[in-house]
Amino acid sequence: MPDDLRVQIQPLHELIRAMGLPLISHDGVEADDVLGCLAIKAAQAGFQVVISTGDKDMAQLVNEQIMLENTMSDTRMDVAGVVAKFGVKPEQIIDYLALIGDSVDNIPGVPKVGPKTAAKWLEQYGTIDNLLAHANEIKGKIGDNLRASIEQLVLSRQLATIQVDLALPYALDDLKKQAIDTARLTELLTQLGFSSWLKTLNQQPLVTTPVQASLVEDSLIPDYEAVLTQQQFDTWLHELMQAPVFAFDTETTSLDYMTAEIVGVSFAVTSGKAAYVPLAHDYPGVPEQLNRDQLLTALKPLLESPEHLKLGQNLKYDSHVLANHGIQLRGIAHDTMLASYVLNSTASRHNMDDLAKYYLGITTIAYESVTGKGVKQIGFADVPIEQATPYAAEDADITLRLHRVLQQKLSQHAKLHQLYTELEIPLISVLARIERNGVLLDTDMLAKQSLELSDQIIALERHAHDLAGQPFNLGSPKQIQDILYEQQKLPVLKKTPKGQPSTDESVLQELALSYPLPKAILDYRSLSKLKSTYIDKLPQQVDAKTGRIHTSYHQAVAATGRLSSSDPNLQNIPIRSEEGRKIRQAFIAPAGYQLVAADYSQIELRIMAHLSADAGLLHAFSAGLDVHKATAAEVFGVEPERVTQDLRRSAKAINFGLIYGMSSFGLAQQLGITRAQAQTYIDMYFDRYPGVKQYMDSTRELARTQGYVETLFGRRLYLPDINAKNAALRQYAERTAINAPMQGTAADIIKRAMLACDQWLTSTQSDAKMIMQVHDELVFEVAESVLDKSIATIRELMSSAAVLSVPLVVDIGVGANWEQAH
DNA sequence: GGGCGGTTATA
DNA sequence: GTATAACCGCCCG
Repeated sequence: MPDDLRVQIQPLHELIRAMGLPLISHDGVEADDVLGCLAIKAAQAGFQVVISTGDKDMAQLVNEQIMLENTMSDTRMDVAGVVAKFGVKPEQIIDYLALIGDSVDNIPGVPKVGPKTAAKWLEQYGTIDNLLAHANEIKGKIGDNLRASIEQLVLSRQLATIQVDLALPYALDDLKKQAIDTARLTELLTQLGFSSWLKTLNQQPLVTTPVQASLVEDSLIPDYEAVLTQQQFDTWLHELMQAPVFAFDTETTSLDYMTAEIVGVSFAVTSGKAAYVPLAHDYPGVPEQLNRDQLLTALKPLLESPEHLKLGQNLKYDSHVLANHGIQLRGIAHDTMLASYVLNSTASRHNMDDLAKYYLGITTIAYESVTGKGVKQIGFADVPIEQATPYAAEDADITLRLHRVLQQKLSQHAKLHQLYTELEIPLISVLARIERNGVLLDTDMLAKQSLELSDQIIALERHAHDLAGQPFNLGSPKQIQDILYEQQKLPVLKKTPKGQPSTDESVLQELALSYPLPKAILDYRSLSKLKSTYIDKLPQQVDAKTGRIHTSYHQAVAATGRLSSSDPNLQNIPIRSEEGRKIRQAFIAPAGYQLVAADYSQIELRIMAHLSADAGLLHAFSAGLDVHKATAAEVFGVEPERVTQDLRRSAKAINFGLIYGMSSFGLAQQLGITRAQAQTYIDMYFDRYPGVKQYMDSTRELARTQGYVETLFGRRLYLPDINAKNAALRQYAERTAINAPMQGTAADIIKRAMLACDQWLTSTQSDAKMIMQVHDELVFEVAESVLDKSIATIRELMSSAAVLSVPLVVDIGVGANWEQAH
C-alpha cells in the first residue's frame, strides 16, 4: 500500500463510525468475501440487498434479491443489467472472469480471450466445463490457447469465485445503521476540510423518523398507476375536474425549457395515490401509449382554466414545457419550491428530494437512479415505463404531501403567507413570460468584437511572455504566482484563503504602479474574461427557433429575495469598462422597436432612509438632492457647492459601505486610507445621521433576539450565526442583518413592479414586452408607435410599486440597443 | 467528468 | 463590508 494511501485509512474509519455506519474489519479473509457472505445471508433472511461497489467480480452475486449499485453513475444493476453489460448471466460471471483473466486480481485467463470471446463461448456452451468438453471444436490459435489453459482454468475459477460460506461472527442486527455522532462528525469534517458535507450535516431533517435501516421495508405502500388506456385516463380526468386542487408534474426530454418536449405527465389528488401518463417513451419493446397530441388536447381546457387550481414543484418549468405544446398553464395556486423558499430562504436547496427528506422524512427516488448520470445518462423517453412510473408518480404524490405540510407552516405566518400568495406565486407566470420573450442579440457585432479581441489578447500574451522572459499560461494563477513571486521576487501584498500569494485584481493594481508585468496580466485577464464569458459564449446561446437569448430566472436561490439569472446570466453583462460596454451594444431591439431601460435611482439608500426615518436622509431625498454630494457635505463639513469629485467619491463609498454593514477596515481598504481615518468618517456620518445609527443598532439587536431580520414586506431572513461564539461568523451574520432588509426590500419592490407591469402589458395587449430584470432595472422592448405612452406608464407603475416616506425615482433611457438605453 | 480554488462580471 | 453566476486551471479517480 502506498504511504499516502495508508494514512487515509484511519481517518476514513473514524468518519464511517461517526456517520453511524457499522464498520466491519476482519483479518485473514478477502473483503469481497465478507461482502458476499453478508449479502447472501441477508437475502436468505428475505431482505432486498444493494451492494455498493464498482467491482465487476461482484456481478456473480446478483439475483432477484441482490443488486449492484454503481456510485459513479448512480445506477443499479439487476440480473437483466448484468446480462446487458457482460453478455452473460450472473451465474456465468465466474467462468467469464476465469476466461478473460484479471491482471489486478492476478487471474491468468486464456491468452487472446477478451470479453467478446468469453461471452460468445459461454452463450454457446453455458459453462467452462461444457466448453472444455467441446474444446476441440474451437479452431485456430485461440483454440490452442484454450486447450493449453485447461489446468490453469481450474485455478482461475477459484480465484474469481467469491467465498460466500465463511463463518463470520456477525448477525444481521450488527449491520443496522446507528445514530449519527453529530459532534464528532462535525469535528472530523471540519478538520478534514469537507465543507460541502458540513453544510449537508447542518441541514438535519425536520421530521425525525426512526432510522430506517435500508433493510426494513416501508410500511406505506403507495398506489402508483401507469395510465395506458383511454378508460384509465377518463377516470383520472374526471377526478381532476372535480378536485379543488391537484398536483401536477411533467417529464420531459430536456432541462432546456425552450426545447423540452413532454415525455409524460403525472397527477395526484389524494396522498399516496398518483398516476403517470407516459406519452412519448421510446425504446425497443415499448408498450402502446396514449397519443400525446390527443391527450394534451383533452387536458388543455383543464390546464388552461384559471378556476381549476394546480400545485407543483417549480411550476415555471412545467409552464414552459406546456407552452412548447401550445398550452398556457393557468390556475397556478401553489408551488412547493416557493413555499419552502418563503419559509426559509437560507436553506441551500429547495429541490423536491431535499424537501421530502426535510419535511416528510421520506427518501424519494432520485432522477439519476432511473436515468443514470454523466456520459451514460439516458433521456427520460428511454426509461422503461415500469421504472418511470414509480418515479414520476411519486413526484406528483410527494409534491402534494409537501404542499400540505408547507401550507400548514405558512398559515402560521400571515405576512409570509401573503408574500407567497400575492407576490411569489403570481410572479411565476410573469417570469415565464419574460424568459420566453427573450432578448435579440446582434451576433455579427459580437463576431467582429471577438476577432478584434483575439488580436489584442495575443499581443498582450506575447508582451507578458517577453516581460517574464519565458512563456507561461496567463490563465493559470498558479503559474502567475510562480513568475511574480518566485522568479521576479515581487512583494507579496495579500494571500489567498489557502495561504498562497494572491494575484487578484487589487494586488496586481498595486504592483502595476511599480512593475510592468502585473499591468499586462490585468489587461489580459479583463479582455479574456469578456471574450470567453460574453462575446464568444452569448452567440452560442441564441435559441435556434426564436433567434433570441432566453435566460433562466431563479426565484428560490438568493437568500435576500432577489432573483438570480443563469444560462446565460443576464444580470452581470459588463457596463463599467469601455470594452465591456460595447457588449451591451449587441443587445438590440428589432426593427420598429426600441429598448427601454428603467432603473430605480438609489433604491437601497432610499429604503435605508425610509426604514431608519433619519431626518437628514429623508430631507436629502425629498428635496431631490444628489445624495452622495449631500453626504459629502455633511461628513466632510463643507458647503455642498464646495464638494469636489474626490469628496463625492468618498461619500459614495461610505453610503455603499453602510448598505453592506461595513467596518472601518473595509472602508479603509476601499478608499485607500488608514483605518483610523475611516473610523473618523464613520463616526462623523453617524453624528450627522443619528437616525441611521439608531436603525443599525436596533436591527442588530432585533436580529440577536429573534434570530431573523425582515424586509418591509415581511420577508424573513434567518441568521443562525448571529449569536455565534466565533467572532468572524457572528460579524458576518451582523453584516447580513444590516444588508438583507435593504437588499430584500428592493427585491420585493421590483417584484411588485414586475407584477404591475405584466398586468398592464397583458391586459392592454400593448405592443411591448418585458424582457429583462437586473435587480434594480427592468428592460422592455417597445414598439416605436407606443413608445411615449409606454415610458410614462412604466415610470408610473415602477414609482408606485411601494409607498415609502421618500419618492421612488425611476430613471428611464431609450435606444436601439441596451448601451444606448443607459 | 466532477469538484474545488482563484478570479472577475454585475447590482 | 452585501448578493449572485461563470470561466479556467488543476487535481483526482
